[in-house]
Amino acid sequence: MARPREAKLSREIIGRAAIEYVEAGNDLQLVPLAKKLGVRVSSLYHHVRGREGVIQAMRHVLVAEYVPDQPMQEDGDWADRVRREVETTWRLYTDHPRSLALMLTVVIDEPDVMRVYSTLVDALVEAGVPDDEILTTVEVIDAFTFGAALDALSPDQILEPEEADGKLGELLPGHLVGRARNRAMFDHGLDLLIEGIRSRVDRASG
Amino acid sequence: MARPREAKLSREIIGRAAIEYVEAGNDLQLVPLAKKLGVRVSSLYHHVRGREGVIQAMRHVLVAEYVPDQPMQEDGDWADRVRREVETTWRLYTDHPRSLALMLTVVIDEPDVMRVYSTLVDALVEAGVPDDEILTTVEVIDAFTFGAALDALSPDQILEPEEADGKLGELLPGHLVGRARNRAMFDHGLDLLIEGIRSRVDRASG
DNA sequence: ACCTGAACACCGTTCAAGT
DNA sequence: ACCTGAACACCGTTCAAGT
Repeated sequence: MARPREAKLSREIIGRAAIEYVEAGNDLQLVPLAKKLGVRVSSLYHHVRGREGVIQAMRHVLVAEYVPDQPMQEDGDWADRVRREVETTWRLYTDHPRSLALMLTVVIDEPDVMRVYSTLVDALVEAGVPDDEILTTVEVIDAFTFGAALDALSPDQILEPEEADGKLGELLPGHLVGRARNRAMFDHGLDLLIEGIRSRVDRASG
Repeated sequence: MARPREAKLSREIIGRAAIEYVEAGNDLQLVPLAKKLGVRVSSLYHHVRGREGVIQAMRHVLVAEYVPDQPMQEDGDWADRVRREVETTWRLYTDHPRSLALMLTVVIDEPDVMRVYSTLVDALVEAGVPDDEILTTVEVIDAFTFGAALDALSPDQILEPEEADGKLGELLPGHLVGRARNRAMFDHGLDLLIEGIRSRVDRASG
């Protein structure tokens, strides 16, 4: 039974299993992962380049699942389109925060961000952002989305209400917590960025 | 020579050595770290709780070095104060991007962000941000700074200019790269956020 | 209190052997 | 082509022993 008639593994199977395993709260370790797959560790190496390859497989699976190949529908104004596009990335991230943290440690080999960037560029052109600010603005949106998603990883009580004084101490007790806090923060940040872009364009054009 | 007259190690010494070691491009491994310190691995455990403790010591050292205990000078308008405060955090992050990525993996035990948050809260009060938006706005600024700093970790050519078409393909060749790109992105993002905050407050107050 | 050295369980990776 | 099993170098952690 050294070689089964049908392969028990594939890059996709390994990637998906790793995502499940990691999001369940486990560290990514190949021995237990292989066990979960009903296979020995060494088998993984026929499909994936070691531990790093597993992480890339995870990314591959998530992108295939979340990021559509075709451009999205183009209705609505530029701000709507930005929101819709970023929402996709946001979902990918926040549905798999622990996988996201892992992906941070490996070099990305697939330039799949291309379509996402392209959509954002087109939306910003429509918004009237000057050429020499467009890519930088796209990067800003990207960085914020990323940072906001990672924020979901940090434990809730970074700030102990008891130790805070002044206005901060006054505001902390009534503040949102958990996923709701994280989501509200993301929405508000996107609002501020869009508002900032709009205001900047308005001022420049008169 | 089992116990030297003066201790060869301390939490600070270990933390500082680990930062140097990691920022030099190495993975954080205790055996080589101990060697660098002229000591056996097991000695580290007298000062720090294992590998995770080393990472916390790294954070401790960096915060002590970068984040002042006392509030910063209060001159300038609220936007200036926000910029000044965030610049400190930004420096801490971007001067040590690889340490930053490591810190992401451990739970922070010290609530040292308190003072930073407090300063930002006060600045936003002055800006006229309504109470129920203040903390969320602070979190937005924090998340963006964090995401922007991590952006420095990703390799420069995520997007191959050759494969891009349309406006994106037109803009890519002339775009900044490396640290300059990262810094320009951070500055622009902060501009947009501040502009967004200002515009939002103006609209609400009439 | 602090450093050592040996011991432990476990990890990722390689590779010849089997179908 | 794909799974196995053994072997390898190495890792983090623990702990009794030494000063």
